[in-house]
Amino acid sequence: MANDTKERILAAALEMFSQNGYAGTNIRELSASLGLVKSGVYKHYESKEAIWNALLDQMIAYYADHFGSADHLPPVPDSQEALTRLTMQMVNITVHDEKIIMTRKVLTLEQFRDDRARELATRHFLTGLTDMFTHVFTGMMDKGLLRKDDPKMLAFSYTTPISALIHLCDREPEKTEDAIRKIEAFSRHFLATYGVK
Amino acid sequence: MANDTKERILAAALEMFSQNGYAGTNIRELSASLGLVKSGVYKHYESKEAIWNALLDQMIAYYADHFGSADHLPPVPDSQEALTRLTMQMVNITVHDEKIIMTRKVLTLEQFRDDRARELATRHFLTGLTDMFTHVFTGMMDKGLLRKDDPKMLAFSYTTPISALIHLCDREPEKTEDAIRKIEAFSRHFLATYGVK
DNA sequence: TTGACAAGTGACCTTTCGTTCACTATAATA
DNA sequence: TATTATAGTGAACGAAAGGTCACTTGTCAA
Repeated sequence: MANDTKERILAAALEMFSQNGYAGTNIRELSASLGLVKSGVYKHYESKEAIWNALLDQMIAYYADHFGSADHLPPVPDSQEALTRLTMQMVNITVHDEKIIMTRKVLTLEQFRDDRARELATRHFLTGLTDMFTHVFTGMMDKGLLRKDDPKMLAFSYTTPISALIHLCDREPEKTEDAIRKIEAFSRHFLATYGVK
Repeated sequence: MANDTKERILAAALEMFSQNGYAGTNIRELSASLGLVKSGVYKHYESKEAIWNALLDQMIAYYADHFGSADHLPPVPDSQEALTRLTMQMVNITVHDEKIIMTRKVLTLEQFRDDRARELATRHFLTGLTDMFTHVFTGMMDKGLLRKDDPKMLAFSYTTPISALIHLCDREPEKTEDAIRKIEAFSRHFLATYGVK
């Protein structure tokens, strides 16, 4: 029953850091949100910074587990419609899962202060998605679904606009539905341009 | 000679807020960076929050002055090469001008906390650029330089990848030159796709 | 049953924060 | 010249921050 608290602290930290940033978060509030008193937290982590580092460790490990290796690459869609389906499925998870949202916000807020956050932010927001869709597009070109072109460039052109709208959802959650529709429209437009008829 | 300090405080605030965020900035350091003592700042602003609000006022006014009206729309390029030139010129300013960089960073750091920062961030990072290039692309389609297509969708597809690389420059300045090259490559690829030969 | 240990408490410490205020120096105004 | 407003100083204040510590409680192994 004990070690559970250690993880609950990290969950609370993710929530508070994502809302108020590292500097804007204090241990009193964090503890209170768990029904403990300040000093209780220090039984599990030796400092605020230790909590931060443990949270980052967890985020980095989570990313490695879920997106790190080639095992986790999505299946290559076997139709143009399937690319849009795959995209919308990923987008729907990413803009509705509270934990993923909070992770993005934390990386956004701390990317200039912490080197590991900086690095993870770049992977999370840019290179990870590009790499994943480079694989997807390479496969689709092989299947003759996509015009022959530089798959890396296409992946970059495909993922960054989607990423921009995901950031919009984080910033203005009330625009989420609208953003999702725009992503779908963009996906179809992309296929109208690069898809093989 | 007096009122000058008021503006110097804002400049210092922009610098510190962009590095450490609002919560991570303290008045002592801010004053010291101007060669004053803490209480001197309070002769010009009644609180830390007042400094923040004045800075946002300035940022909003600056944005309105420089990008707000139709007067400031760029000229429609009269060749495909001219679009790339226009793009690179804008990009070079935006990733090398310290004040613009700091403005973006502040908006990035405070977008979840302050409603006006939230709003300006969306305009700055997304809608402003899209609107501007919607105009550019509409004009280029009229001139027969660009394939007839939805100019808003093209503007969105063109500006958001560039924006993603600008954010990368803010996060990892040592990658700036590389990012600039990628933007140019992207611009040419975009024209290879949508340009009329 | 006892001992040991992990988890949590509450009082306390030090530092730093934002802010105030009585005061000084300076430069413009009447 | 006398006055007054402005810019800046330095000491002080209360609140809030991160962190420590002696102590209690509950659980499990010996």
